[in-house]
Amino acid sequence: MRTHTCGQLRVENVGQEVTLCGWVDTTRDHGGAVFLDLRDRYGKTQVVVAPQSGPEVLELAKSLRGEDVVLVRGTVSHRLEGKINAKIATGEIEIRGTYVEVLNRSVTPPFFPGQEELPGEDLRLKYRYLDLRREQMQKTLILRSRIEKTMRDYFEENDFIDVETPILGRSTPEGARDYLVPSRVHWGHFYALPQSPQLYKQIMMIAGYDRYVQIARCFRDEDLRADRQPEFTQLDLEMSFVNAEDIIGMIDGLMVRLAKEHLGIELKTPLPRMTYDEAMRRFGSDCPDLRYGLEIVDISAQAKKTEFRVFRETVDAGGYVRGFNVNGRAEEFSRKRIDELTEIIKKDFGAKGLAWFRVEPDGTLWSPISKNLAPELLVEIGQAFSAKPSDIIFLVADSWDVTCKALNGLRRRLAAELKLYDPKTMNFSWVVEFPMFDHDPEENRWVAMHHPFTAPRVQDFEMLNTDPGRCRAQAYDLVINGYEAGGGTIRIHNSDIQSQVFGLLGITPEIARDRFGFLLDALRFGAPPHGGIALGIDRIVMLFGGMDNIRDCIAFPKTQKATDMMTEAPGTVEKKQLKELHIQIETPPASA
RNA sequence: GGGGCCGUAGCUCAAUUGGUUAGAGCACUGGACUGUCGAUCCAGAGGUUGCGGGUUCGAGCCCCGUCGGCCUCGCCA
Repeated sequence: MRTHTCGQLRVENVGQEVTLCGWVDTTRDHGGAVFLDLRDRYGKTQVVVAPQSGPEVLELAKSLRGEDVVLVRGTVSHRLEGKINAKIATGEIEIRGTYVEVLNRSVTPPFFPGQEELPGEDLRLKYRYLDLRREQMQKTLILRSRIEKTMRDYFEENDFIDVETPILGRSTPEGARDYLVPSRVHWGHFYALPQSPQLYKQIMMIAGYDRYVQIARCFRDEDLRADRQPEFTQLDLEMSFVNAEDIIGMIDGLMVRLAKEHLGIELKTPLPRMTYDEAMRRFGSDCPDLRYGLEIVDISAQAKKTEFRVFRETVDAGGYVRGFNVNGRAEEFSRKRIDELTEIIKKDFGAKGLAWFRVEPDGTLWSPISKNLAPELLVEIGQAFSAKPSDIIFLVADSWDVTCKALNGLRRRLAAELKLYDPKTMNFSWVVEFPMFDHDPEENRWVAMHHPFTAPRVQDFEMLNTDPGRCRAQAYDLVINGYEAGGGTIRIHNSDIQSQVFGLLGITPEIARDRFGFLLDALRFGAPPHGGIALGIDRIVMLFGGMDNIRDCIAFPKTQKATDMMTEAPGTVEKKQLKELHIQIETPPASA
């Protein structure tokens, strides 16, 4: 139908007869002449329809409205002297329209793709096809496509084999809540959608495909966040005969390539690494944002010496007093603001309170609680934080866990509010040596920090028996700007160690056999040492595109309640369908 | 499941903090105009203030409930 796209024509094309198709972006009707901006995903081109084209063409052009779809034939012409539009790539030319055909009218849309104010997100999601016409959305989806292309090229060049794994799998214990699919053929049985292709890729290693990669859709039936969707996409890979260094090196190479091609920046490798313990100590987070300071300082030792009960009793009870110094920003924290921050960390992280010290012009620390603290101690605290006049120090006295969570939350919030970093900078790093297990106090058992197939560090094998809590894993997370962009581990390839880990996790031999007997079997048939990683593609696109929300880089995302506002999924189904699946719906509790 | 913010014209927002007939810009409809590019000018139409209840002489504004969107804690190996 068309000879060119709407972003293609330049002065070199002047004189050519062309046909363009596209959406009417804007119209400017002068009575005599009508200007149309015709838009497609390649750009915009101005069309002029003048009386010379004949009254019928002119009338038709006058009737056009935004988002009508039209075909225009005409001659590419120079714009008149001084009428060049520098804002668009095709701004030096225009089409003198001789023929206009309406391919399809549009009803008046609830919003226009070109409008300056972004409509509410609910509207954007309901009319996603209009939202996707916006230039920003087009740019993002193109970026996503190109990032995935780079990934595929990179792994192809490195001898990886792209293998598809099933979507209909089986539910496994541990981990996130599964999305379930009822089986029609097997009464009372269910498939589970994959939380990741974890087990399949390990099987591929055992099968001898020593470099596997896949861009895999994954599903987790958990509550949503700005960076979490119920279905999301991972770059999933696995390698045999490797250690953690090999995997990290492979991903370092990928990041260099992605950063160069899509950000125009040169990354230095190896990317910086930090242990989990160091990350928690310095930043209170296993995925610290390293674009700014606000490093946590532990003053438990000093706090232990005071009579001030909040500090003293916390430390005596095995807790910590930790905090960070916001350099030179004391005047930006009113009492009201500090009270608000206190409420936030109380509510969100269960902290008992937020202590603070303002550094006075003479270098002394002032605080509502400073009268409870000996002057020498105040000096020591000031030294611990390298306090200088007009600094403000925030402290949390609580368990290790709460101090980490509260200070991490506070740190991120303040850094964003105080603009302590340039949002355009990108920071890549690794966090390594995660603990093997977390202790679940409610059920008094160990839970896998990563997943139950994670190998402990060789030097920690012994501690599996003696002190599982101190046992570190061969695990590594890729962190970009404070987001977990990916994570992986070296796997257990020895069925004895695997059984031992299952034992610690309270997975009985019966459950293990029932749920992944196939893996235990496979491990006995010559499993090579192997490991891998999965990167969150949605998050990487979000970060590379400078967004703060994963929905903006997914064509058809779900709302926070996991619904699709366009299709209105999930929906009810016919009774007949339920009957075939042997499913009965419980009557919902009273109200509706 | 908990906490917070939001919901007013098709869209983005306002409404002097409880007071007369709920306004503006854009969009839409009609008209004028041959060089605009956020066209301009004139005129017009457009509202169950998400929904339900309550307090009050009087509610867009206050209270309770509910629905929806977003942020967040829990949750997410």
